[in-house]
Amino acid sequence: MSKVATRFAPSPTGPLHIGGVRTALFNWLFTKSQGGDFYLRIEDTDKERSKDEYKDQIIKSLKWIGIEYDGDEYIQSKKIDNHIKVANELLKNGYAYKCYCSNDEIEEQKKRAKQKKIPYIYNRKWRDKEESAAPKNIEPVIRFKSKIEGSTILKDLVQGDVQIENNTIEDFIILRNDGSPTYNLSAAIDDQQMKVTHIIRGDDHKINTFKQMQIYLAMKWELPYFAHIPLIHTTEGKKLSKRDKASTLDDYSKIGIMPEALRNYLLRLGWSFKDKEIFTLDESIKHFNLEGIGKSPSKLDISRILSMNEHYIKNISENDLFDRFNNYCKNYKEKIETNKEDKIKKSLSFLKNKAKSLEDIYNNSKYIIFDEVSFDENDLKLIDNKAKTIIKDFYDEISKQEEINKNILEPIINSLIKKHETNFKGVGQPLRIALTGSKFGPGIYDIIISLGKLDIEKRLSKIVK
RNA sequence: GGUCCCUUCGUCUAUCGGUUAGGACACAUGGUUUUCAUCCAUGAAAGAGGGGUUCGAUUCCCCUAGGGACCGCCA
Repeated sequence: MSKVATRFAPSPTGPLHIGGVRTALFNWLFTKSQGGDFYLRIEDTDKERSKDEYKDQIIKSLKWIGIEYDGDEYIQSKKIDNHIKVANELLKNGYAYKCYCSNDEIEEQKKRAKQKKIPYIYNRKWRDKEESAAPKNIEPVIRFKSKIEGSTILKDLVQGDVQIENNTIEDFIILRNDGSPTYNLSAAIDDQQMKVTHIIRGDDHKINTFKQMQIYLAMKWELPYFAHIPLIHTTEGKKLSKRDKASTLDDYSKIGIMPEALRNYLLRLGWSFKDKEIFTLDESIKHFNLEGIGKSPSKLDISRILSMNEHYIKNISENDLFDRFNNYCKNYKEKIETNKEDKIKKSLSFLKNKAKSLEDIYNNSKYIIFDEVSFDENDLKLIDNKAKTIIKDFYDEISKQEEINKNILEPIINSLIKKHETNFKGVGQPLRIALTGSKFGPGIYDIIISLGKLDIEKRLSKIVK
């Protein structure tokens, strides 16, 4: 077979969710590992439901996670003339036929099948009928003349050999009565036109494959390889759908998940390479293969995503992390003032140690980002009179200092503990609340040093009055 | 209901006939730490059930159970 080519073919009828992204990722990784081409095909033949905003969202999502497609995106609706041409050719060669059943007639059959609890399958009424028997007032649909005898084996690269009786595949419609092509026709033709060698997609398409294979065969085209990957399930064990919460990339981006973390997580969801958990981009490309894909569906686990994210937060450079964080704040929170940038940058070394997400960093650095500290009622109660005198003493000591560093701070704190006959918490907690408005956060030394003398005096003076 | 697929710790998974069934996340406990964390150590935690095949099955086969996907003039 020629140069490897794969494609990701979403329909722009809703936002791309994380399951689709994984499918795209697997296609892309496989292609890159084979030195092939990866294409994006927008399947927008459903005029009613296809929206440009979804197309844009799909492209944006792929870009965000670092998947690049070769060439321009292939817009399926621009190719329907060709699809119709092929349909007519199939018709001419006896692989398809016109079906004059009315909608009502079909609906009636479906209803009856449901009542009798037998599977509905189109009864092939017009398969061998003479054209002359056609009613005048009905625009026909074109159906593919599906095989009735025998069985077909799909040699699936993930699922192994899947055998199905041919008569379970109905004479599916390839051209609607308005003359427009349907999915199975368009997809098969475009895959062939684009010279796609490996079709890697969700296993919800498995039955479609048997239909599309027949089109390939009827047109005497060389069959591509197929690989059907198991779907991602929600925690409840159901197929991930566009309606699910936390399913789009933006849902993850806005809680501060970084693209490489999600990419790494998605890679390991349903695919493995020995015991390896962390994959750089190059390693993913190097090691990815179809053999490593499992056959059972896997569930989404947010705590693993978070922990993967934590790993990347701790392992990328602080400059890089700052840029991400800066961007994150701009997009989803409060833009960081230029004069705060340096303080944040310097504080990243300790901020990142307690963060699983960029949002965590944001929450822990609010005391730097905002000049005004907002207090929680209950926290404020913890600053009693004794605490106030401690803060006052601390304030006085700080005022005497030229600059503040750990060497200066340590003896001050220690002497306060001694003087007030308390422990570290007795000093640290009120100070923390006074300076940040929160009981939690970075170490108190880190807070004090990162704030600097001026800010400390400003904040403490409000408490001490 | 029909067709097809799946089934190892709670979760993601390793194992390609012989392992004390391994790792990661989460969880629990202890240590470090000045809160919360980080970090370190330790622990609990799995082959759905039943039959075969085999000297030996998590691994191969069958049945049962459970779960999932598909069953559109959607893609």
